[in-house]
Amino acid sequence: MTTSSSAPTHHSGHQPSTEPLGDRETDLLQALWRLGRAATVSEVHESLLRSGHEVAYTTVQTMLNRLEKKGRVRRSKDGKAHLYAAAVSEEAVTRGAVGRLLGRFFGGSAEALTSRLVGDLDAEELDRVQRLIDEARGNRS
Amino acid sequence: MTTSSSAPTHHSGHQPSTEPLGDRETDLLQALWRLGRAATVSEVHESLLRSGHEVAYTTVQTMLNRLEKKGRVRRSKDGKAHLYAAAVSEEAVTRGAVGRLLGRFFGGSAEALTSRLVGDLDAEELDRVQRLIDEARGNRS
DNA sequence: AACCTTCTCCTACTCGAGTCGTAGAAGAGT
DNA sequence: ACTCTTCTACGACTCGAGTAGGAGAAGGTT
Repeated sequence: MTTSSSAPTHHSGHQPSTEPLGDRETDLLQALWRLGRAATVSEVHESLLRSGHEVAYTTVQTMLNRLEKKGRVRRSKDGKAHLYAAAVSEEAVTRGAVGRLLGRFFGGSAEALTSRLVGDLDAEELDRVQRLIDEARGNRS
Repeated sequence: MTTSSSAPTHHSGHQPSTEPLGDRETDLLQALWRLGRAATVSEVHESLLRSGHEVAYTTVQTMLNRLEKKGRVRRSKDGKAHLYAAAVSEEAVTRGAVGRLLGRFFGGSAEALTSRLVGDLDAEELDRVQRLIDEARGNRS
């Protein structure tokens, strides 16, 4: 066990934590990932507006601060303004979301989900996936 | 268009609607799916307790009624008690959840998710998926 | 100095999920 | 008739996500 057995979920400040985020919170993180760098509230706000998310400036600010309190975003000062940067990778958040879906609807089986997905792929997509499978098999021996 | 163009989301009563459900609401639905038939509050309650979900009887009752209002559950009277049955299939709800995940983290691409999943499969699982792919290809020609 | 503009801070409100308690109807049993 | 036990009907509370307004600090502009 690397993680303590079963602490009452402190939450006094941070740590990644696989806790699910709200849809809007995720929007903010995605905006930060897209920007690829620490950004000000304004930048995030504009980024969101550009991608069609009508939302007030202060709302972005509030959520960004809440995300910081949750450890999903890191804040640093730059002159008058604050800079916010994602503290969790898209990779990690995505992994969490996939894991939750798997646990909830597929008995935790990646195979089960994969199987269902295969039916939605067209010929070309199947080809590409095929190649990945071959590779996977290769690395596995 | 079978569904009206773009009504402001009535919600006065029902219709499947791909709206996401809360975790607990989903637990209830899953209990109903597991039971495979219309069940009373007691039955659902016990089913949940058995699967480790500590929750009060009235909580189950309340949520079941809310789910009915949302059209996810159908209610019928049986003597004194009410019977509740899932009004949405596990298939449909799962599809919705997968779709949302796809839209949010994979640009709507089933292939993208499938690709990531392949890396988590072991040899045997790959074999079985392989078979599905072959079948898919077959039916597609 | 007087003004804008840009930001931060803090406060505050809504809504829905989640959780129950209590009151009281309806039979079942005695 | 009285008493359990089982159910329903309501009302009520908490919490977090989502949303935003207003006050006021910090500088830049004239």
